[in-house]
Amino acid sequence: MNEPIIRPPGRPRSEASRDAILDAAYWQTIERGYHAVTTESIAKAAGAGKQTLYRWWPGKAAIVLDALAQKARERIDRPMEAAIRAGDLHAYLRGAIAALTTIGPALRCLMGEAQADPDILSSLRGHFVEPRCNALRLLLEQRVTSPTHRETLVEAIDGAIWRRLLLGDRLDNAFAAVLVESLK
Amino acid sequence: MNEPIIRPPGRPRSEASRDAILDAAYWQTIERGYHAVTTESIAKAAGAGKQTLYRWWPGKAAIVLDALAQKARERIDRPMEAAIRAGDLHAYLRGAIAALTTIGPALRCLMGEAQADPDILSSLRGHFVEPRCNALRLLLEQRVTSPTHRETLVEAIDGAIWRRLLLGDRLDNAFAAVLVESLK
Amino acid sequence: MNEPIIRPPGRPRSEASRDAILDAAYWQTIERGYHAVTTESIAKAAGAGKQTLYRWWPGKAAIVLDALAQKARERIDRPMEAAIRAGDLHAYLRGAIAALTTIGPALRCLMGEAQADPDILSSLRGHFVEPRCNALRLLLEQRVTSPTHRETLVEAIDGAIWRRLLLGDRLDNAFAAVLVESLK
Amino acid sequence: MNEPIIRPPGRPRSEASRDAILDAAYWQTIERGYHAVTTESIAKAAGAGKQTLYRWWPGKAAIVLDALAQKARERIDRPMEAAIRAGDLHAYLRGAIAALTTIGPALRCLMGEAQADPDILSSLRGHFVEPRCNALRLLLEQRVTSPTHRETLVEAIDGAIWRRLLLGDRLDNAFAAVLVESLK
DNA sequence: CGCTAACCGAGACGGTACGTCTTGTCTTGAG
DNA sequence: CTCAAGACAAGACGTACCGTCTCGGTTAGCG
Repeated sequence: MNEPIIRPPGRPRSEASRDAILDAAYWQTIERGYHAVTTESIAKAAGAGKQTLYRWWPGKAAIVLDALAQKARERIDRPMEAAIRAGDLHAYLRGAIAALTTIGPALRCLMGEAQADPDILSSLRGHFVEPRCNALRLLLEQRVTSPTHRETLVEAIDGAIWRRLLLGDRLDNAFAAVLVESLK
Repeated sequence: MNEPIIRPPGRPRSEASRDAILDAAYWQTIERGYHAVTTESIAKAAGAGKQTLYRWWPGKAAIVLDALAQKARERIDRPMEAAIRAGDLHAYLRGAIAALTTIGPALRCLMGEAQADPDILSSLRGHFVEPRCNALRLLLEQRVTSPTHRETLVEAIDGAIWRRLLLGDRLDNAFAAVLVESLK
Repeated sequence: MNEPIIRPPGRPRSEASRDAILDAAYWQTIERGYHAVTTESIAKAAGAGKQTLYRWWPGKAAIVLDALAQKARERIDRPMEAAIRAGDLHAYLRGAIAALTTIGPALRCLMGEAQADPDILSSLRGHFVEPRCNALRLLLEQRVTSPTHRETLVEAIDGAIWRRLLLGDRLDNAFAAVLVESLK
Repeated sequence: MNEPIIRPPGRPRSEASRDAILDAAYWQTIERGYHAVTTESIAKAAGAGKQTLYRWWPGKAAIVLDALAQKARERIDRPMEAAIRAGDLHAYLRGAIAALTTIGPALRCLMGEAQADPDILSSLRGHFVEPRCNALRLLLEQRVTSPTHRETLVEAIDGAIWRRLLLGDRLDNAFAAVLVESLK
């Protein structure tokens, strides 16, 4: 029952560095846009060496994706759990849509990177597609009885959101309302 | 009454070069992926000088987008007109979905470029979003009477297609069938 | 009257580590060349931590120089003492020249490092220049009576040897014979 | 009788860039020392792109060597021709020795680089060893009749100069005088 | 015996330079 | 004025090595 956590030899990884890198990556992406962010600028802002980035991530895309995913976990998924437990689809959609306004542009670019890198794609799915689909599936459970129909609805709602995001169309409460309305 | 077509002075633009560039851009994008294509590789393959590319297009993204759009017009929009005139939604969706398998990956990347360049975004909309939406709007005219509901449906169907494309999910006849089924 | 060797507190320096480091530095330098040797590769081969290198030497150049100097003492200076005592200039030159074939390339590199680091330069002088000059001075004592002329001869002979070494020219017995011949 | 100089197609190499690069490389090497010079700092100072350096030279060592060789041709070999034609060994040595004070430290480093790169070594020979040896050979022609003895003397004088250079010893007129004196 | 001090291996860290790659512009002669 | 060819400035990329720092663990003398 005791903890068998044995530390490997050598200097342990610096969590401070990890956090500083992800933080710098997040804010630079939000403020300057994905293309203007550089591995070097991240390293500089984080007070880290460039090699430290490449030791733990395969490249810029992975770092930014990780940074966005962490913030999404903290700020989006956590607060959204209440809406999911309450079964309030409208509230959930409002929240989910609002959350996308900041990270949307970066997600578009990561979609592009994902074409050439399957790891990026699967990470993108795991962090930014499946969580919302799972939530929608849960929230539609009572309203839609047929599983296949429900799945199609999930895809349609999730797809409509992604589409607006990628095309730069308005993502506001009105859009959330329209989506809910169309289900009646 | 004679033809008022006066030629500007100097050597006229070479249509052969234009076609060779678009052709090279198209095939390299399909075969190697957007990121592996470079302005230099396009110029080389087209037997063109790099300056000729930049004389007529603002950059790589615009060239590839133009190349994809041209092929799409030739191979997709043209054959699809029959389905639209016949009002056959199912046939239209089958065709539209099939057409995306080749150019899909490149469109993802262009989505990324579009974040930093509004011209790319509007070109992307004009060539690859609005045509399909217009077709869907027409095809849903009889089935769905409410204009707002119809618009939401268009967004949902178009969004579901984009979503599968961007996530690399299967885009096949079964998916077209599911979409049609869900409208009943 | 007892030994005043007072040990400092703490764990004493490991002679085994010191020897392993110098040995690894020597052989890697001989076999791969100075530039291909890394502080990390030395540490690895010696089964030592990198900090142990930097605790006792100021950097890579100093380690390699130390390693070469130690081997030179063991294999060159010691056996050469016989020739010096016997006053046999020809035998001494043959031995001195033969000894350079292995460590020559590394000495060239250390010459480069010495530009930026005076400590390296003075160490280089002390280990690889002055011993030979002292020996030559001794061996020329009877042949050349004028001290200034003798000094110039020492510089000329030592310089000719260094020159061939640095230029990668042949350093063989014929060269030793030519040098002796020119003194008659 | 007409000039058959046909230009290859494309933009010709910019002599301005070439000169600016060599100039920047020369002065930075003299003022900061070889190790402190960077391909990037050369490019920056020359107003050139880094790729332009690597298009025409294989690396930093080759650039610096070329820069030093060019200056040596301009400032050393040219003015020295008078002394050679006049057969004035003493004047030649004074000039040759004076010229080394500036570029000496850099040559030491290039000697080090030459270990790993035969091209650098042969370039070093061609620009900085053979010219002086040829001059010495010429100047000793009358004084020393035996060809083998003359060759040994050339090596000894050249070697003594190199030796002082590499060891950072004084290279002044007194040294030139001593060398001449020892030949009598 | 425990305590303190300096050592040891391992390996992550910040930093710097390298050489490659791509973009978009500029400069030739030819058409 | 356009075209092919290709050199140019700019600057991001990912790699390699350097010398430092941080762990857990070891080995001595001293109390």
